[in-house]
Amino acid sequence: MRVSRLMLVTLREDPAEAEIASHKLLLRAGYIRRLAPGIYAYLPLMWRVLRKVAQVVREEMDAAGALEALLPQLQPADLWRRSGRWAGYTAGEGIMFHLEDRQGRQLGLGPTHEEVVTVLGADLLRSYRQLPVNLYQIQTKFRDEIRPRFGLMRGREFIMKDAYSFHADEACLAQTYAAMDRAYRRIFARCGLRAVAVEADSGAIGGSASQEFMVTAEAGEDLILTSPDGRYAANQERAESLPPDPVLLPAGPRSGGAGEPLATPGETTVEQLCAGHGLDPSQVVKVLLLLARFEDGAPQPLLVALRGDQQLNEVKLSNAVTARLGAQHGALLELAAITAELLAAQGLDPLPFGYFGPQLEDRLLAGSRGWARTFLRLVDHTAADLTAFVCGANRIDQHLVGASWQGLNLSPDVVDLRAAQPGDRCCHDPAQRLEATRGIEVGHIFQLGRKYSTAMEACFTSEAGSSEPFWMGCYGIGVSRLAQAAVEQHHDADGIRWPLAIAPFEVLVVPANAADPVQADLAEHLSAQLEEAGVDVLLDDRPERAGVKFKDGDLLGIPWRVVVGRGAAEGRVELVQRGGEGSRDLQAHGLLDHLLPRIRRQRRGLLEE
RNA sequence: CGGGAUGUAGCGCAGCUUGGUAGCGCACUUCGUUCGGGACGAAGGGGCCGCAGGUUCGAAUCCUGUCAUCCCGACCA
Repeated sequence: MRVSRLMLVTLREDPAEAEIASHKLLLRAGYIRRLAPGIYAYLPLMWRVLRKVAQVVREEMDAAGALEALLPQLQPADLWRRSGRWAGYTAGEGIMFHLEDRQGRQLGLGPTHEEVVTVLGADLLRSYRQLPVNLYQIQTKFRDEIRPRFGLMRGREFIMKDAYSFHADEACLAQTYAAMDRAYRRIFARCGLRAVAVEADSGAIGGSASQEFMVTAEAGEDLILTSPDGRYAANQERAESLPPDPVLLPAGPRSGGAGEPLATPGETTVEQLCAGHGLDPSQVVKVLLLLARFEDGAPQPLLVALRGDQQLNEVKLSNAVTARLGAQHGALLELAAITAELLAAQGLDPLPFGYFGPQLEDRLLAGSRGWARTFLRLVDHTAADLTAFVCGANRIDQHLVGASWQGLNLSPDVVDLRAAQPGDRCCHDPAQRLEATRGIEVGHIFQLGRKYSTAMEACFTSEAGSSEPFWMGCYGIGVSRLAQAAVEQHHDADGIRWPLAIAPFEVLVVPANAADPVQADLAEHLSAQLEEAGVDVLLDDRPERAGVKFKDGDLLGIPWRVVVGRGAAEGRVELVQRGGEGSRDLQAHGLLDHLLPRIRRQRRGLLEE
């Protein structure tokens, strides 16, 4: 390929629309163009990268025994109603683009394919003898993201590899899940990415075990917590840790009972309360009032208690709420703080904001127009473990000191709701402390269990002759996101430094002075020779000055550059590695022998021998 | 959806405070000189100043509304 024929437009300045390095570089180097928020054109260079990533994915999936297919992107609403996800995915903050056809039938544009694949499985897989099966595709996904961001990092249209496996039993699912884990590690290594596997929340996809693969990068959207010994790594929304020990409350006259009143005028925050009375935040039980909205059923008021020095992890809370009420009310759509306005809209009396205690009574909800009439009460371990604490008295300007759960006549529903923090002691070894890293989620594998197969009545005949729902797993890789994550991890002040395995071209041949026929001829000859040897070569045949071509070459990030310059007449060329040190003079006739073994090695990325 | 910012040539920006009919750099076209790290000179093409309404003799500039984009939070590969 020749640069003059590549439709290449590079920009000297950073486009204003881009914030992070990889996004700026992909725009500047002419890899992508934005059409609308979260919607990008992959220009020829980008498409070459994406095809290379896809090919690595394909090879590893095939090697792991998966079957490639291509499933419909237009998906009937009925299918999604059967799995119970239509409302959750289209209403409110749902992310599915949906439309009607000329007959008025509702359709969704596939954000994921569990429904489609489950009915296919049910249709085709009748017997345990056909199992296990692992079906995958590499395809554009559509998601109406609440906030598209950072170019290809979070697009509304993006390329994803998604795979779905079917099994007769849980052990078989676990085997395929482990095989996918291995395949994923190989994929990221082959693509030249440093990725870490972390425990993850299953989110809207559901199911039991799930693991994310994170490309470590400062610009990552996720916070990862890891132990120094490498034995623990988790997304912060999932991570567990040991909380700091609380400062014990000095025993008072009624310590451990219902608590002594304490006048705390104007002290509505834990900080103010502690500052005013010489307390430690770990001696306080703080109470948060939230409202959970479901697919159907009345909004549910929540009363959540945590130790004063701890932060709420909303993901854990959502999971706890769903576990308790999801079966009756369907998907949890939203969690929001209860405000004075919301109370007024329900016709309820104002509540003493800033002075809540866990003993807040249900009768305060009795007059509500549409809400459930009792609180769902959840208490984090840190709060439940306190034998005596300070909490709000549920009266303005008053707290209680020395209260206890028994003393308040409460029996807490104890769950883990606290957000683990960097610096916390690890559960597996209290001597280790969690460290924070930022990451870009490029892959996620799930053991779905029988969630979808049960909902959609997708069954097979077991060895014993009974009809049973499939055990299922699903496995995703954000192909386009991975490509940008690679840039985020591999760039410098001059531009991109593609890992060779996914670079659009492996070698860039630059005649320093294209007007010199000797240089031009030799450059042409070397390009042809490399191409003949199966190397992806780009020849910069533009009549530009050498400096321009070098700058563009660095920006584009092609791993090897062959400069055909002053030495051309003597048959000498220069070999430069992008981001490497210095250059090497070679005889042109020896170039292939020198370069080929190196390229072959680099095509394996970070994969160990 | 809430909070913040910005809309002027393909890209990056100035001009707006104090209204007088649009400018700089890059990119593009032509010519000349140059030619190993984004050259120089000359000539040129390209703008409904986001859109609508208002104020005014006159609006990129002032007022009102509206739309769009980007950033921060809830979503996820």
